[in-house]
Amino acid sequence: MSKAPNPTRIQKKNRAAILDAALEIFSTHGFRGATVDQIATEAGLSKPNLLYYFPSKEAIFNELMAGLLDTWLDPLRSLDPNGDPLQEILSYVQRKLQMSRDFPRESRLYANEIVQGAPRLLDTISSDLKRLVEEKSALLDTWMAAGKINRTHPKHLLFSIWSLTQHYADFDVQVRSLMGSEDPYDAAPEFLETLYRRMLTPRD
Amino acid sequence: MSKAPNPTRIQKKNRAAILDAALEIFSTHGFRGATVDQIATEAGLSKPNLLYYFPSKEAIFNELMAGLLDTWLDPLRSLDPNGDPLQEILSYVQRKLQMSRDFPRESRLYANEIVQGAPRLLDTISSDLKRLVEEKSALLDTWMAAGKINRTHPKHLLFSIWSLTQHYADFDVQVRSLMGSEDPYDAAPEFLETLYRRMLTPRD
DNA sequence: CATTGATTTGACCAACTGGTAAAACTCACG
DNA sequence: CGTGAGTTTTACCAGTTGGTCAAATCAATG
Repeated sequence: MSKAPNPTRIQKKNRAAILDAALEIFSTHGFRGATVDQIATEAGLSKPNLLYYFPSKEAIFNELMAGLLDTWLDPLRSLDPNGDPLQEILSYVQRKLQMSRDFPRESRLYANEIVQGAPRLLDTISSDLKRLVEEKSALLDTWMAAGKINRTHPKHLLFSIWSLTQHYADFDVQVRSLMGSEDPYDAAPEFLETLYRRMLTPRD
Repeated sequence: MSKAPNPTRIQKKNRAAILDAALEIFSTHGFRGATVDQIATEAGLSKPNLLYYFPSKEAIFNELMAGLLDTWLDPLRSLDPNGDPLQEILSYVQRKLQMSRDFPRESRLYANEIVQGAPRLLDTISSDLKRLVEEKSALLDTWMAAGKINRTHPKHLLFSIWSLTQHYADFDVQVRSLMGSEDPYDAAPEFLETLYRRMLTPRD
């Protein structure tokens, strides 16, 4: 987007290495806690060499964030108005859980940013994310009105899904420390399936 | 604990101001993101003056953490083996939610630390917290075995409570941004009550 | 294989950060 | 009101950090 339209082989490789290294470092130390030197070393480059590919620390962070949000919201986007309501939500929960398992660094990067007040992300949240949430809340509302799922506050329902699934990535060190040798992801899918099935199955 | 046994009036006031300022700054910027100068300014002191009361940045942080964990785990500790199981859990959830509302900075301070791998807290987690979690998981187990509440994985149940309640403090900026003018805490108590009642009420 | 553009490096800088030392000031108490 | 402990400030330092620049090296094209 900002770099040359014809990236060389080396450019492609190094920019990818830098972004991967930055994801690792930013997600475990936050923006201010991360140093350009750390990222460069992790990427196998010298600091000035890294700054040959990106104009600044903040530029790296922004590019990372832009790429992140897109894939991050994919599961929610694909909530299908034409599918079976309960099944759609249960699948969404499982996909979201799978993302926590597969991309924990992305989850922690996001968590770091939000916990600290989202100084570099608030605009995106209150425009793009808000639009998507409004759309999907409305969908949930129609499902509830039609009696397909139990009536609750749709936004709180979405928050709960995010919270429960991302917890396994964001609080990974605590979860694992408390579960000992047991892998958290062994029981998590069934736990969440049960929880949301009981929560949402219409009754009486 | 480490300071003089007979704190003067000024000492009491300034140490309290420093700890409050530190909570504010650490919880919004993380340990590395916070500067001693920021904390001092927030507390209405000069940097050297602050360092007259605490030997180092890390000492402030540690004192904050020590105080935090104690009150943080109080609600879980008071889960009563002799109470009504479902009511005990529902009360625990509401108490925990109340803490998110009343002490969001404490919650975010903790979140910051865990997300970043708990470098200064892992020992406490895997000793004190682990012991408490083992004890309360066992209690939940007996309640499940006795058919008082629905059978699930007790540790995942605890994680879910932490995750759902702390989410309102830790992701406050996102939650509020998406809820517009509606106060998240208006609907949250009922949402969580419904969720856990449905999840835990024994059936057939 | 030469040359030119792409890449990498070493030396460097200004701003910032955590922390120190000693002088200056303030306050409670006799 | 003087005096000494308690408190605050001024000046400072050494290490770190984000970022620059020119020189050196590398790679692909003709």
